[in-house]
Amino acid sequence: MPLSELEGVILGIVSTREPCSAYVVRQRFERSPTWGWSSSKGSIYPAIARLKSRSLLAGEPAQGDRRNTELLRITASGRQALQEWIGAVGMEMGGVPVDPIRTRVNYLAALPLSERRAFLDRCEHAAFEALARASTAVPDPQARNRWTLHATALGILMQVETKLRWLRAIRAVALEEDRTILPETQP
Amino acid sequence: MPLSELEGVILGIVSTREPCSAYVVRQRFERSPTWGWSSSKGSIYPAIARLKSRSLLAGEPAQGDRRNTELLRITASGRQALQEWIGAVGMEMGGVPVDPIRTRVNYLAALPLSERRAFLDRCEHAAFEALARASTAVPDPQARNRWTLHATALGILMQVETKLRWLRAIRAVALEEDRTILPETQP
DNA sequence: GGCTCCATGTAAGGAGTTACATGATTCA
DNA sequence: TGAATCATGTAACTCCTTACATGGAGCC
Repeated sequence: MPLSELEGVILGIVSTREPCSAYVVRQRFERSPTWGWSSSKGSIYPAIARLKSRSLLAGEPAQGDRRNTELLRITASGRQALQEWIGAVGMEMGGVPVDPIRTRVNYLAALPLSERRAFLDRCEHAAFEALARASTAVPDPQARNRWTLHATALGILMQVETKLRWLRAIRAVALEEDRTILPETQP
Repeated sequence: MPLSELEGVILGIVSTREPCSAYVVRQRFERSPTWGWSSSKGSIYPAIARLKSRSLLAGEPAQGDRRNTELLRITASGRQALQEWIGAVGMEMGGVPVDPIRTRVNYLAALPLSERRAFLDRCEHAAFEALARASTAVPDPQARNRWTLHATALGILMQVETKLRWLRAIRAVALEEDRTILPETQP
C-alpha cells in the first residue's frame, strides 16, 4: 500500500538529514512554517515504527549515548518508496488546500458587522505575522539539498503574500452594511 | 469543547441552506473546489449526529417523502456556536496550509533529473486544470449570502494562480544538472 | 424494468490526539 | 542542584476511512 503524507514526509526528512534520530524528525515537524502538521509524539513514533517494520527505515543505536538514541537511515527500498510517493501526484492536488481562514470567510455573513471587522483585523494581523516569519525564515541549515528548501520557502512566501492581498481585497465587500441580511430566496 | 473544522463547516453549510438534508450537506463537501475535504458518509453522518446530540442542529422529517429524509435547521445555540467557531481564528492560521505538491518539492532532490521534469510537468498540468475549474466555478446557486461565496472563490482563484506562477518559477532551478548530487557536509 | 440519483446509516479497522511516564545530558 | 533540552515511548479515547447494507423517486 502507498505511503501516507506523514510517512512520505518522514522518509523525505530522513533522506536529507540521515543519520538522524526520531527526535530530530519530530523537531522538523514542530518547526514547520506551514499550518497543518500537528506532530505529536503519538503520531511520529508509531509512524517511524511502521516504516521500520516495512524496512523502509533502518535504525541503529548511537555510540556513546545512554538515552536510547537511535540513528535512522533510509534503506534502498525506502528511497524507492520515497521516489514513488513523490511521483504519485494526483490531479486533485493541483487545487488549493483547505485554509481555515478561507473556510470561515464562507460563513462570515453569520457574524454581525462589528465582529466581522474584528475577524478581518485578526486574520490580517495573523497573515502579516506569517509573512514576517516567512520572509526571515532560514531553511534547515543541516539539511543537504538546500535548493529544494529554498524553492519551498519561496512557495510559502508567495502564498502568504497572496493571502494578505486577498484579505485586503475582500474587506470592502465584507463590511458593506446592506449585505448583512439578504431577503429569503423564493422557494 | 470547541467545534472541529468539520463540525464548524457543517453548521455553516446548514446556516446558508436550511432547511436542507444531510445528503445536501455531503454534496457540498463532494463538490468542494479545494483539496482536503474527503467527506465520506462515515464522517459526515456521525458529525451531524454529534451536532444534533449537542442541540446545535435540529432535524424534522420531510413532509411527503418516504425516504427517511430529515430536514436540518440550525438552532439558536447552533448559530452562536458557529459565530464562536468563526471568531476563534488562531495566530497559526495566518500561515499557509500544507500543500501536497509543495511538500513533495521539499524532497525533489531524491528524484533523477528526468523524473523531476515529469513531476513538474504533471504538477503544472494539474494546477492549470485547477485554475480552469476555479475560473469557471459558479458558487452554490441555492445558498443565501452569495458574496461570501464569491469572496472565497476569489481567494481560491488567487491562490491557484500563485501556485502556477511558483511552479514555473522553480522549474529552472529544479532542472539544473549540477544540483542533483551535493557533496556530503563535513561531520 | 433498469438506471441514476436521492437518502441514511453501520461495522471493522486504522490513524491521530492528549496525557502520562521515564530517564540522560548540558549548562548556569 | 535545578532547569531546559534531548530522547523514547505507551494507553485511552476519538475520529476518519472503507466497505457494506438498504430502500424510495424519477426518468427512459
